[in-house]
Amino acid sequence: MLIGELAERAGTSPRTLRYYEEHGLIHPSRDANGYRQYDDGELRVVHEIRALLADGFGVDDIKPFVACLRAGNSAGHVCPDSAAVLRRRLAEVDGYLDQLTAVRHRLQTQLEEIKCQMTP
Amino acid sequence: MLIGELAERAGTSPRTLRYYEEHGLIHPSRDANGYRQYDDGELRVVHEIRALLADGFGVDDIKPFVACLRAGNSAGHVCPDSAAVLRRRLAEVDGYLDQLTAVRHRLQTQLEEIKCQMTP
DNA sequence: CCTTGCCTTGACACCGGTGTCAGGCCCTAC
DNA sequence: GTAGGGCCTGACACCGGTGTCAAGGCAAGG
Repeated sequence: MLIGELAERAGTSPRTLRYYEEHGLIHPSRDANGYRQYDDGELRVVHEIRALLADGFGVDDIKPFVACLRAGNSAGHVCPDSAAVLRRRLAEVDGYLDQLTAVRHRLQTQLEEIKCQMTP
Repeated sequence: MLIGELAERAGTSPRTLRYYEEHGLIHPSRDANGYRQYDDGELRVVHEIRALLADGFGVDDIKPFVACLRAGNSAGHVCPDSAAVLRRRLAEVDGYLDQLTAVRHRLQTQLEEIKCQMTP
């Protein structure tokens, strides 16, 4: 499978797949041409990468998940290294939730102040 | 008051104050030197700007708040234009909260799957 | 006069995943 | 042979608030 076909099947672009490779997430072989050659298993890997990116992981965070999948596991998160990243990210998300909640509270308070002024 | 003094009093840097000016948030007068000259009221404005930035507003969002303050109001958010921005930002924050909550849920689920595997 | 320290403008760097373009090679079909 | 489409590498743009550096003007004190 060439890069264009994999990109289309994964719902992304060749540019993006080259970026993943540049950051050590996928390692396609090369045809005599120099063209990248992907086997079918890579489609699953790319889907895992994109799911994790959509959840806010960075490319470096994703490496253990990909390694876990390549090691034959049924899912990328069932390995200790992946679990460590999951816990770190969970704590990070909780921090963001706290911050956003505080912001939301301040916004709400200011909006209520305005309403009170409208009916003094 | 020169830029360095205002920066120190506001807990920020001259670079940052010049950036605010470049984006139309403050309009200092100039000495014969060409040096920016700020009056004391600008300290309050800069504090308002920094509070709003810390809550995730962009510089363009902040303009109505500054205008509201300059118009003599006791707070930057008691004007219709400011209120509209507040409501927009509140909706945005709610969207982020929903996304983060969904992510958090997925992370939690994956972590629980791992625990189950550890005691099968 | 010289140093020191503040000010001025202008510009690049950062972050991170992706779009997009340039210039060029490879292969197939006509 | 040539037109078209896929591939290759390399590079810049984006976003937005801030740090940081360069090169130079201005003021005060030795």
